[in-house]
Amino acid sequence: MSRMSREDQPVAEVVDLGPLASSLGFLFRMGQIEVFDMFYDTVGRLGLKPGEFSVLWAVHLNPGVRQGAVAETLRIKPAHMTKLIRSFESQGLIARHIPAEDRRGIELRLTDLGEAFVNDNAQAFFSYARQEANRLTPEEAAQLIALLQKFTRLGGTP
Amino acid sequence: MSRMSREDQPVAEVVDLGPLASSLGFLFRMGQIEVFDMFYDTVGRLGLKPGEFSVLWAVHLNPGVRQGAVAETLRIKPAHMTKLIRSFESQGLIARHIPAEDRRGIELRLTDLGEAFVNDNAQAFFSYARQEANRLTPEEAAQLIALLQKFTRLGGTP
DNA sequence: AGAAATTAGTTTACAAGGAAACAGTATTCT
DNA sequence: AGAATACTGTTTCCTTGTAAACTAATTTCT
Repeated sequence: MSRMSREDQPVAEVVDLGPLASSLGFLFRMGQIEVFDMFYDTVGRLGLKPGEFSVLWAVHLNPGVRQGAVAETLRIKPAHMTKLIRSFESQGLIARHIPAEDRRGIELRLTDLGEAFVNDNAQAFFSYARQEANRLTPEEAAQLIALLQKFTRLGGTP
Repeated sequence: MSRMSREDQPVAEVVDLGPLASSLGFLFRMGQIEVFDMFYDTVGRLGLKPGEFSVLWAVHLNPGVRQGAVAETLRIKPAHMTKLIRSFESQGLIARHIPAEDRRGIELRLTDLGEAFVNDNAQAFFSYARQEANRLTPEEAAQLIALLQKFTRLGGTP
């Protein structure tokens, strides 16, 4: 019989990580993987990927936004953004519009279909967030979010 | 003149993110990107990638560990782990050894070259971690690390 | 002992994301 | 006006990481 952790994972061997286990970068990575797993167990089954949904969400909240602005805010690289937007366009979720004043930029809007999709899924998308923090007390979760916002400079109106 | 933030980035347009900016998954992603940028500005120039170094580090601290155990701990998928280890082997940094008792597993050890590499770079690798947290007070940084460890279950001897 | 199941790692085939070079549009500067 | 510069998005190629099917070794179950 191999050792089992109480919950799920077989723990074959304990691997000591030393100071790595206190390194911010490593912990962010682990946290993200953890959240991603939870996300998949709950919401992700049917075509709702975090990165993609966040783009739709940003366009939903900022109709007419230029695609570069979304990319910069979500820190998606332009090359990747082009692919995402083109894909959304071909799925009929986003409409691209080149304004006459400045034909370089591209204004983005959700189509009716896109709006419907976001409205249908926003609830589920954001509710997994509560689930995911159940290893922390509500106070700890709030504190963690506040610290992350400060670190990433995404604080509410600083 | 387009609007500039005081520091570096041109802020063409403010994109409202609503509750997304308070979502753990999103914040982890942003945090990781942020750390990665800092890492690159300081250490990453010469062939020191976070993921790869963390594997070498884990083997360094746990000589003879099986490759699957490292993969599980660092949450690297087996397929990817195979590639990483093979690459390290071909670079002469890691030696693989198949023990006679169980010829399925593979024990990993750093070669002398691998040990030298880790010893040469560990200092730099872990010191960027202090740098990266300079948006937070030392207390906040410690608190953030503690919360992340609790969330990811990597807490020190729980 | 021999079949079935489990474990560990590998291979293949692909998706996600990024860097660098590029193309079209607008602005600036003589 | 025309040349040089800056801005915005796209294309091409490459790296990183994953899923699923596979091979080999070991354990379990009759």
